[in-house]
Amino acid sequence: MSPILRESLSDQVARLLLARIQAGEWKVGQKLPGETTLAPQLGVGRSTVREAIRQLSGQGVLSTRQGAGVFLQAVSPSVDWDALVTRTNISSILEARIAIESEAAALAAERHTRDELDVIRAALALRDVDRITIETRVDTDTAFHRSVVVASHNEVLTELFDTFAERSREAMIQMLELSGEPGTDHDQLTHAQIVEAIATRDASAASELSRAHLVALRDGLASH
Amino acid sequence: MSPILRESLSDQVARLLLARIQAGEWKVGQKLPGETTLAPQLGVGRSTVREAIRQLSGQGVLSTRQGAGVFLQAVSPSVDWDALVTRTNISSILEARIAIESEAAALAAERHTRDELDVIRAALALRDVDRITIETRVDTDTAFHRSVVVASHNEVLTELFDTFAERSREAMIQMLELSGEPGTDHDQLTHAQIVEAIATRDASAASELSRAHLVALRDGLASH
DNA sequence: CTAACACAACTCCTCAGACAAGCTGAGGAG
DNA sequence: CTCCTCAGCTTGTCTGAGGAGTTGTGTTAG
Repeated sequence: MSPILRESLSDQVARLLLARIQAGEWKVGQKLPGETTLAPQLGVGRSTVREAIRQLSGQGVLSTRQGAGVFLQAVSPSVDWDALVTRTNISSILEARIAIESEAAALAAERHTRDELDVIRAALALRDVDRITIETRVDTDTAFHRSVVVASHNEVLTELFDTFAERSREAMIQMLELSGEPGTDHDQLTHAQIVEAIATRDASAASELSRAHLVALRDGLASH
Repeated sequence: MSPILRESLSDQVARLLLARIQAGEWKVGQKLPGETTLAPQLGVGRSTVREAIRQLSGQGVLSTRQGAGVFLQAVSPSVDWDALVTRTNISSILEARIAIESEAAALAAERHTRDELDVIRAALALRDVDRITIETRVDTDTAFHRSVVVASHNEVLTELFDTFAERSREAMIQMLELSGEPGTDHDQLTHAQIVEAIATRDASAASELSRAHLVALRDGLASH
């Protein structure tokens, strides 16, 4: 009967519960009514409620303890970056990368260890060897940037980098394929300068070079 | 028998599946073996597998289509920022805020509209009126910072700000309670300077002022 | 009176079986 | 060749049953 109205019952229950949670019906840490209460109340089966609870527990909103009950763990689910990334333009994502990486480069200049510098230099050297396909070039490029972020000794920035690097990979590849072989040597030079700034513990230079590098990338991308 | 070894079967199945996914057993978009295949294969009931799949679907890793099957949607689950925030120190989070807000301030200086500037000024003015409790002060302070980020016209940065502002709120309150009324007037002055820089579209000044403001906060926090 | 124990009631966890609803591809009708 | 039908597969939902853990209550020993 319903033409295109396909949202599973458990999805609907999950949405309904999340709405009631965000409306403030329960406080964080508080116990929610159990599956045996919710199921007849909502007019669905127990397993349906259970699956909705599992879904929200996967999002970090609910947690269950056998014998005790269902408890509210957070009011808002962790942001769905995939959905956000697909609905915003690539420039916004690159601007987030600019923010993260320029700050991380400054911190890396101040905090890097000898070993981490070696890793960065190794990642830089890889690029000369491997320039077979565009994909591998993007990946080695990402590996270099990541090694810098790791040297910042900040786990939050590293996670942020991973979040956006993974999600901007395809867009980067597409761009390189369209714009046909841009200034690879120039990029390589900039990378070398960044390494130099980090090695000499020049935080502001490392930050500025990273920013300029990514800003150029963003502007090159926006023109296509 | 098992002393403190309580991980539900469906959690174990979810972990196992995620491990196999991250090991590259299936590619993104590909169809996974169905619940009727996995259940006997893993030696568990079908509903157990279903709940594990629901959990991963809540994390954005899997997606199910009735009649079709289970499909891989992403290799890595969305980061659990709550868990990350609780296991890292507050300095790391503030450094992430430094990265986000200093960049956002620069973009806000370039892109803000007249209306957004009014909103920022309103948020600034609020602080003079409301200095009742520490909590409300932190909240009005956050509201001011947020109005700046919103003016950057970058949804990704705004989401990032919300993610970390919400999760550093308690730490900020604790700090202010301990350090007993720090330079509120100085903060207010800095805020006013940030607004001035944005109003005159001085991106680098807005960025630098924001950075200095948050760096001072981080260092004040680290000393406690 | 206090503290330790026993237990009942409640909760979530897991399984099995049944049927509904949706998708897919093979095969036949035109 | 195109379109239709349909069998066989998949996930979705419900129900009943029993297992296991938690919590609070009441009892009992000291």
